[in-house]
Amino acid sequence: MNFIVDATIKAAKLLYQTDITAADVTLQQTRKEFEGQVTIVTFPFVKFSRKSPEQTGTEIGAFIQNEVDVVAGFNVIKGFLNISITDAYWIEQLYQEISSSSFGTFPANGQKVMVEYSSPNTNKPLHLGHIRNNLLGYAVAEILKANGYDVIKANLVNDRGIHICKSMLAWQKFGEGETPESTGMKGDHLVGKYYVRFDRELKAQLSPILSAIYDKKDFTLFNSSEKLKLQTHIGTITYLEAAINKELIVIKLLDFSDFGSRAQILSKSAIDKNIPWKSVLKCFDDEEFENIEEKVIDKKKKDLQRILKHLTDLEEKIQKEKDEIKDVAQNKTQLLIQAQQMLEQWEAGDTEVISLWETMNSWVYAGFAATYKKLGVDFDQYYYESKTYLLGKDIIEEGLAKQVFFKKDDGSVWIDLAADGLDEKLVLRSNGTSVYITQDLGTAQLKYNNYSVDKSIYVVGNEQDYHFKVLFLILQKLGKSWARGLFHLSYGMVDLPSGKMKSREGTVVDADDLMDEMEQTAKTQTEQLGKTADFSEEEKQQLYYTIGMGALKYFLLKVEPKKRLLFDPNESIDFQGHTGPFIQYTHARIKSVLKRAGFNFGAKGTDVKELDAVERDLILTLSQFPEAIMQAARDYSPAIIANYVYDLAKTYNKFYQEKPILKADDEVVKQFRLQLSAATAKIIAKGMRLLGIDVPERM
RNA sequence: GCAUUCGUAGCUCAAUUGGAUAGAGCGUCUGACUACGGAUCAGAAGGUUAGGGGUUCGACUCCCUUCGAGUGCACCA
Repeated sequence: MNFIVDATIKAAKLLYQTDITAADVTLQQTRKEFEGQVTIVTFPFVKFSRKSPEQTGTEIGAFIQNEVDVVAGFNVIKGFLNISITDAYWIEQLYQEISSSSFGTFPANGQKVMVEYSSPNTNKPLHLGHIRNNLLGYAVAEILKANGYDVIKANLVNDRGIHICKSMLAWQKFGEGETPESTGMKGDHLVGKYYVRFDRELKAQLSPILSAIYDKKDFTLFNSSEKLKLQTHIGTITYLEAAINKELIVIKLLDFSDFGSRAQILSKSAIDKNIPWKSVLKCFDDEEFENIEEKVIDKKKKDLQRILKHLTDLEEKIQKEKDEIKDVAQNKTQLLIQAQQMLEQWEAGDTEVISLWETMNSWVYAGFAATYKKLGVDFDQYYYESKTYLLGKDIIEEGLAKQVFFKKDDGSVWIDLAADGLDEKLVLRSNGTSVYITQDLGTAQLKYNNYSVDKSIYVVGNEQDYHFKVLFLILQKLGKSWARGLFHLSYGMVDLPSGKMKSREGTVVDADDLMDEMEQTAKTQTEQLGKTADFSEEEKQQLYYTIGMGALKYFLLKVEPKKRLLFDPNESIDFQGHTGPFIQYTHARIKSVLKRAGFNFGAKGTDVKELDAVERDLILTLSQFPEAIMQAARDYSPAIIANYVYDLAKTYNKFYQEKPILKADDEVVKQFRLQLSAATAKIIAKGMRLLGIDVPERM
């Protein structure tokens, strides 16, 4: 629609002697209830036209109609100038632009971009959170490719550290030589099993230490600074408990009967400290509230929450203190000491440890490879943290020389980001070893050295927002020219109704399990519809996989990345409505019609002169595909593509329902509608491919 | 406590980046030629965009503030 913008600029110059740029012209699609396809917002022009928005719109409209021959007419409603483009133009668009094979892919722009995603730890299998990460990363890479970038997909594997040592140690102690072969388990699951085992054993070793601290006030295991720390935390807990007791005096006088009989019982047991106050809030789940209006319950809930807020806050603070104590105490367990030793041995290059590490990692990699394959994602470049964790020290030297960093008396190196609203941040330990951010500084440099990329995208969860903010800021302060091209694609966590997923506690939705379940659901649904009678067994399996993964992928990608996602394992992912299978179905149906017609794509030329509203809408929607691709790349948001494709499928279905294709009265009209259908199927397939979703020919 | 993200129909999500009467799906209710493929289509009901202020021709969108939810604030990674 550039010609409309150009004409508007010309209109401003000739009618009002004012120079404006393309950015000053707000173009949007005309709302369905008005006539026309393109709308110019005229309010901004009033300043220099010195006329009412309506009059300005009328004048510009008349000018544009006169200037551009494909403009058939216009109308002005309030400050909105709606322009109608001729049907001939839209038909031309369909045949020339939309149907061309290059539609929706931009020519190479000469820029390189690296997309780092997945980045798993090698001590446990992938879960739903990783799936979101992988799909986002893959889709963003595909979208950038379509925009003309040269894309490198990278995976920074976190293959070293205390977490792997935990799995290794547990396997060594309790594994009895189990292997993926001997157990028939996928390697990553086997290693994950021992990670969970470690945690269980650790808890067992921890409890006598904790009881020594709490019950006997026995600190013999700890050195003086640890002892001081523990005593401080215990002091705080005592203080918080006193605060609770004080609060209880008031609470005891309250009558909870307002909130039902369940609340009375629960509050009594909370007063006796048998249950936490937090669980008193669950009293509304009781059946006595079944017949009461939700609004009333909501109000009561809020009232109760307010009354108990002090207590629940205090409880939370106590929990935090206890966690701190646990952290200190844990370091005295035999298991954790051994795991630490193992890490040191690894760093020292101990052959036995290294060999165990290599073996267990190889199990995990085989498992990951299977999961990645099923998920349909891949990588061009692997980085391993075991190789990069020592990087970054030369950057520290560079920073010190440039006086971006400073050294404290104990030898540790810091950067002061107070001027940027952040804190002081450690970049090198006093013993000269790297911290997390040191490695990341080094790895960023390495990536640039390897590929001289113009942009580098990190697909990492939003819990690391602060880390990346600091990382990028440091690189900018060091004067790295490429630091401007760094971007943290931060996405929200995937939560379960019960809260956060924690692999140690077993509250995770496993990636492999979930994919299998989706396939199974697809099978059940398809069999119910009974449309696959003539499919071979292999075709069926392929179809269930395509549909199941389509549902899952679409479900995760249609939501804006930064929003957190709630996944309820008890509610299966839909196959109807705003879903992947809906779009896949639309594609399959078009293919079926085309096949019946024996349609030959690319056969040119018809004499259709006029379009019906639904046909025009469809061409209009199709023509917006490149814009959606650009926008998706600019915002790094596959959700834009997902919503566009849905909109397209929906628009097509409306057309399909209203207009006969094979039974069209006229052969010319029939050919035209076939062309329109074929173009739609192609764009749907292309759009879905950008999301990593395949569309079946039949389903 | 400080920082940061989010809050839109009962539920899950949109809203062309500051534009018109805030749109879809699920769920509920009502319809669609003996299906060009019904995993579809048409219609109804459902909203004080968490509350309050401000900026302006115009605010879901920007600013301030209150409330609520998440996350981060280690010489861990």
